[in-house]
Amino acid sequence: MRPEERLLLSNQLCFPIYRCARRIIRAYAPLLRDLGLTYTQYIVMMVMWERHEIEEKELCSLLDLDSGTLSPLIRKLESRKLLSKHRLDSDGRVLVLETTDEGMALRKQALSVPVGMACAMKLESMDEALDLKRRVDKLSKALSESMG
Amino acid sequence: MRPEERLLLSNQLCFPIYRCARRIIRAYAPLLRDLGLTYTQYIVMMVMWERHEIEEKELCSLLDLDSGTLSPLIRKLESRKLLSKHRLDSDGRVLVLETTDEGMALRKQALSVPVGMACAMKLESMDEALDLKRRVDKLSKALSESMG
DNA sequence: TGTGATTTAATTGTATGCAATTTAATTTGC
DNA sequence: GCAAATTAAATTGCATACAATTAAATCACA
Repeated sequence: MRPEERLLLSNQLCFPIYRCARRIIRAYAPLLRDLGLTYTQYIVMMVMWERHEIEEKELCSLLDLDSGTLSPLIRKLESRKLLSKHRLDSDGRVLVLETTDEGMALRKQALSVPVGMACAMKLESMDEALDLKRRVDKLSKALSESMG
Repeated sequence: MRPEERLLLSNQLCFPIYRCARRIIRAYAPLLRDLGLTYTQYIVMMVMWERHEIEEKELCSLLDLDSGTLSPLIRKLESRKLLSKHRLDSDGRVLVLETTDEGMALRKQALSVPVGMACAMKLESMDEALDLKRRVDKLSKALSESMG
């Protein structure tokens, strides 16, 4: 391919992924509206439902988001009483997040969200989803490694 | 899969795509720094390099971004004199964007960007890229259709 | 043991995204 | 012809993302 052709929007791989990610977030919005969550808040709660207790540092690492993004978001979830915060006695730097009962209760309401998304995505089979996930993860890993 | 399992981060398809998109934008950042462009500004310029002249409405549609995002961004590119704006004589609502000479000159500098990204993505073959693109586009289209 | 380096969060500043609203121009129906 | 509906951008308000900086706590080690 000529260098100029590589600058055509139609020859991009990154743009479709970027567009798909935005469409995913848009598709989640109506499903999450009932829960009063945004997509980013939802994936944080997803971790909180699974782990009940987690250090902010590990949450940042799991979601690949930094404290600049998560600090204010955690404050909002705390003010909604979906989680609580405390510092480790043994190390005052470490912030521990804990899922509240109210936070766990929200999980029941969230059970319908994956169903709604599966419908919106119109995937033909579990294999199709797993294969796409594998390919995306491979690219994601390569990008992550090349960034140091 | 049990409903609860569908709420595990590790069982998500959407999260990896969302994470990949963010890593893509992060990987572009150092390559675009020399050009003084962000990723979103870069894809706008990509269209401007190809089309020279385009209505804002069509640009919104091509990039799947709305005027709330593009209006301020276009203002910035205009203030950098990479493009110019004028309204249609025949219809004062329509904003037409035109690539300036300075905007076209930036294209030369941008020729190395796709090379840098190809390197960061470590793709094994053109086929691998095309296949991923096709699968992502299929999901993207399904989401778009289910949104109306 | 004291101090410089390191680690963890929070904060700051800039740039998106996008829903909802507003503004201005045009088109439609009658 | 003209009021109502429609269309295209711009604006507003809110929620991320993220680089860079700051602040606080701990660690390393001479």
